Amino acid sequence: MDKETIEIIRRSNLFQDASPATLEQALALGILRSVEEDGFFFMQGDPATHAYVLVTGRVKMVQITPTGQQITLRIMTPGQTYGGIALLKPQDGYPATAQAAENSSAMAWDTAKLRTLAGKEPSISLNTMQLMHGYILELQERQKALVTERVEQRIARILLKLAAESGKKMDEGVLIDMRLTRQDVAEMSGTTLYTVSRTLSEWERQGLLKIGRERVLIRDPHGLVRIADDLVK
Amino acid sequence: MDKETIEIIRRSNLFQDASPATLEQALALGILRSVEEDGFFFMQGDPATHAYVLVTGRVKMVQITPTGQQITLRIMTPGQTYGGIALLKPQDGYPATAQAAENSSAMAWDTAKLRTLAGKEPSISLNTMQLMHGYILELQERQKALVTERVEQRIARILLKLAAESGKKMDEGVLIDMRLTRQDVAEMSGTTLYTVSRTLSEWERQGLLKIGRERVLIRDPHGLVRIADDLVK
DNA sequence: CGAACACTTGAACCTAATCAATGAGTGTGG
DNA sequence: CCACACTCATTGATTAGGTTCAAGTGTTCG
Repeated sequence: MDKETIEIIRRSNLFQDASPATLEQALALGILRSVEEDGFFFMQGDPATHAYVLVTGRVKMVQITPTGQQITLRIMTPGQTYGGIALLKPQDGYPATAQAAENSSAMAWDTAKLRTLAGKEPSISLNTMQLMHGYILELQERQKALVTERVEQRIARILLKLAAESGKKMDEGVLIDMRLTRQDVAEMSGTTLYTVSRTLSEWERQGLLKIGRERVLIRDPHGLVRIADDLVK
Repeated sequence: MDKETIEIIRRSNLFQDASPATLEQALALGILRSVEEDGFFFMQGDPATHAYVLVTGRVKMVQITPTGQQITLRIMTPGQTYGGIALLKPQDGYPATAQAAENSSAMAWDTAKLRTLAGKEPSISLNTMQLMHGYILELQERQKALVTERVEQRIARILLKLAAESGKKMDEGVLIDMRLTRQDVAEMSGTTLYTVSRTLSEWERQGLLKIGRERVLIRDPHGLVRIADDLVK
């Protein structure tokens, strides 16, 4: 296993407090799984057999409605954990689908191994709870946004969040460093690709950002914050 | 402490798997707190010092936006746990406000006592995780509803959920056994009290329910399910 | 009895969804 | 290397669903 990978696991939000011994064991027990773009780590409803820590790439957690409509719950970046429910209730299905947004690889542990690890390293259970708690806050926040904010604000927020997680500083501003279609942004902000397209175009006209195919570069983060906080218009 | 109370704690989703000894200790360590209608158990942002199990009454978990708009996250019924975050991260504030929807009483444990109990009874930590997980599912479900469903469907879903939790079988149908204003329903379904009023009136005209001041009686639950699932119109 | 609160209903307005048509960029195979 | 196909994106026109505002009715309670 290469150094890069080990380092990511060591600093992951699941194992960050584990002892070196536990970490070594974790690395030995885990298996590395690669999934190419648009492939799935697991689908909503599958028995929750494994927990994953993303090593490379980007993974979308999505839900699909009976009518086929998709909503994107979150986008995972390397070092983040998903499918952690496997520790808790393997018999239950995963509550969402994990789809690779680009070629991705993740370390996976099955329920039994995970429990072995958690047995000797309490921080793993604790971290899992922290993750769940953080996720709850995020969902509450999102719910508040969906109910009380206009689409424009929600799109601004999503862009700022993506910039914070996957942003890359450039001369002209902050580039969101991943392939990102208008449809993706729409699914994250709870709107349609048309509205996203119009909104981004308008913002480009105002000089807030530069847009391209599957690319967004934020030139004026401060301006976006003002929109997100509804200080304009 | 009266028998009623003990029974509720024993069957609560926090202590349901605890040994009789632990339960007894829990009852000894906990303090009973009463809050009258519209009062608060805690406010969003307060340091999370206590976890509660509701004994009598109804408690709303609400969030308030900077503009003063309220959204209701959930309504707790006796036996349910709230403020469980106290076990995990007391230094953090509560993520939402707990307000009594009617005169209510709840058993409370501070962080230290909670940890003592959790130390000797692992099921408590496990149950906390289950609670968090269940809540995550609920929030995801709600988010999906907010993004993909029309207001009518969401109102129908809320009524059905309330009926399931607080419903009381009557001759003419199922009565939602709590004071419930149009505003309350609006805050839960992410709409306005006007839309709720119009919608309920229309449903009464169709004979699906009977409405009164702070009262809803569902005469045709099946009909509501059909609306919630978008099988009509 | 009066005040506060809950609720209803009409009318105007507006945001964002939907539909439709077209354009631009990317990748692939002959 | 170019042509074709495909995916992604833009933009205009229309419409629907729901919000907002305003006015007024009914109900409860001190």
